[in-house]
Amino acid sequence: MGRSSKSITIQDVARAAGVSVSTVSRVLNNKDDVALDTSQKVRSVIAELGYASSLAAKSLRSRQTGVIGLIIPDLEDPFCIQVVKGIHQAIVAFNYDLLAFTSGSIKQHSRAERERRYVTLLNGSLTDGIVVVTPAAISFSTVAPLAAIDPNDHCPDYLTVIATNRAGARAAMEYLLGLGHRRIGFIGGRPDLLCARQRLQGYEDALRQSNVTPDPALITIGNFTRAAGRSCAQQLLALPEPPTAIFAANDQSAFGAIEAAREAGLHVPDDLSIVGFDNVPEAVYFNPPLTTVDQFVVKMGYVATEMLIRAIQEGSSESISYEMPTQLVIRESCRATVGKSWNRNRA
Amino acid sequence: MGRSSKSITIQDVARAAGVSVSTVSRVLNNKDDVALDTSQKVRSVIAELGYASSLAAKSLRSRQTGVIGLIIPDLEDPFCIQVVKGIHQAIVAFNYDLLAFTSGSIKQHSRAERERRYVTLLNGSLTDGIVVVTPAAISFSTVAPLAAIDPNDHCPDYLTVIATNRAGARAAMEYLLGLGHRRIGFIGGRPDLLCARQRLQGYEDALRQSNVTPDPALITIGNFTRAAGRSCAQQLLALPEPPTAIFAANDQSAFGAIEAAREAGLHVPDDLSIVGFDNVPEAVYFNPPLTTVDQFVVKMGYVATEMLIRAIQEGSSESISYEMPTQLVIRESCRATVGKSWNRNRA
DNA sequence: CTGTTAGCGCCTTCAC
DNA sequence: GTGAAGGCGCTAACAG
Repeated sequence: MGRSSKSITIQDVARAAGVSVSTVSRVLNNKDDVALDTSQKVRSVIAELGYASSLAAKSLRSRQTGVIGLIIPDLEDPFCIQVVKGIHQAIVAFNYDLLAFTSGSIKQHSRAERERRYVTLLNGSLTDGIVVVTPAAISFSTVAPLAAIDPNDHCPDYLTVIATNRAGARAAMEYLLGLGHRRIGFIGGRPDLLCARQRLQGYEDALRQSNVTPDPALITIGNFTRAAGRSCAQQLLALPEPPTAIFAANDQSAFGAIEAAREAGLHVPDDLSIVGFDNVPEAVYFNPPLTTVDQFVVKMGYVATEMLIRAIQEGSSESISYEMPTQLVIRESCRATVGKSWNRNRA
Repeated sequence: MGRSSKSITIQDVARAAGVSVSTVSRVLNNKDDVALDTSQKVRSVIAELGYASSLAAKSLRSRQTGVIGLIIPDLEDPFCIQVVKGIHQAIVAFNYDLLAFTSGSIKQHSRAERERRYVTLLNGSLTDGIVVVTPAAISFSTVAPLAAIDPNDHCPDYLTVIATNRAGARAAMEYLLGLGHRRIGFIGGRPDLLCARQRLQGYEDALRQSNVTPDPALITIGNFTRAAGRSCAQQLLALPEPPTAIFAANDQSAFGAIEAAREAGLHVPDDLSIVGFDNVPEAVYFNPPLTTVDQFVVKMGYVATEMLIRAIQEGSSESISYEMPTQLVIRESCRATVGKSWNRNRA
């Protein structure tokens, strides 16, 4: 075994089986016009030689590769990991293969360029369709269907899946307001991301609805990282009149905020309530377990992939946009505000 | 913009620029024998049309694609995520692209088959070299260089990177023994994995070295998952004479063991000491922070990729095996055994 | 410097 | 049922 010096091709199989390449091609693609014994002979030779057709050559000629392309910013980010999980489930369920490219960290900027490059790389070959996670670009040149998960802007030309971020944020805020909080800090995500803007809108919606005038000092801008969440929270807690609760636009930021609170000698939830967004698995194990808004990320991945595969199989090219409902998950990072404020400035 | 009906090819560019396809190909590959103005003309047309060459076609013809293939069991597994992080760093550092296939969950069995299939799929085309993470198969038919990370068996034909599992396990055990523990339980990984077997060897080495006769009842077999770790720990704790410490063959198992201890009313580390293996990021945040053996997984990914790229560029095909040193990281999940045993059966 | 020619490995007509 | 020929998009000779 080991490394053979030359890769074996369909020609080798044909020669070994004593048939022509087209016959081998036929059994490879399960055509029904092949004699049973010929087919078996070829199959056994294939098995013996350990032959598998080259994706490159196959995709060059035929538009059916059975592989879905995935372009994803970052494989370490918890959000991405969850999405991939869902995508993978769908891939297995529909018997496709998954081929993934990383477009560079979510935070990184020159990403749109890489994305475009990869889409074109796969363009009309290699893959039957492409899933792009949190695309920075909004338009791609592609022949194959394309599904965008959590796009950074509305992109009407493709299949899209995005959570009801605004409604979800509103729900989180209503919970906090219902607990009696009035000074509620906000730790935002990057404003160039659609989901981040929508969550800020939800934050403002809820305040307005409860007749609380938004205080600009309470609105900070993070970047969805733990570190940024920490420094935003520090900034909020250093305010002359600090918030009694913080709504962070994602769980990572919320974790950072909890860290910051602890460092400031504050106890969560007794001294400060915190709500996140995403419901990443760590939220359960965190200390304290984090109250957060679930956006069913795994399902987002699944649904997007399923939509894509249907589009491929039906040859349709309509652009559906699926809105994934969100749900508030109450755990232990929030408390009602009955006379807690005097407690704030110990340290 | 949006989705164009037909993907544009090098022919389109040639026609639009008024040159031949080979000229376009030359500027595409930065050949230096092209007139400056011709080159600029072509480049501007390329930019205008948003053209990018098809990986499939290119790789079919030339053996230089600038992309590294990655075959990885599972993108959710913390170990894999870490490895990918290192691989990604190397990819960026050496200016390659990364194309990843998932071969199916680490636990899953029919994986070797998928692995082989993917290797052959990429075989001699698409990628300049392949990294396989925890390969189940030990031999592949490939023309291009191949690097195996944490192989499930010795594979002398390829580049390999594996941690010094045995020494690492011994170090963990020596620490526990030094703390006074004598009844130390072991939660193993799947015995078909080389690293799991090596860690068990390290466990036994250390006991022998300290003249403690290994008790078979203390050795359980998990599968590197949290759930298995939990049930193995339950089994150990239910023993007539339960262990005072547990060495788990990976961090996930250790987390499961801590859960089980807590459920049994035991406090870690006061009632039970636990050591893991891997040093995944969660180990720091866990309650209690986990003492574990770092195997520098990120670096394993980096080193493997670097070795692979060097092999590609130098055209060499020697099979180096790199042993990644391990290091014990002491945190808060262990305690010395001074008169703690009467404490064991409260609940 | 640039165009022409010949394939890379495979699938798809079209004959037989 | 099966084989022979043509071409997918591209690069690597070879001419000019």
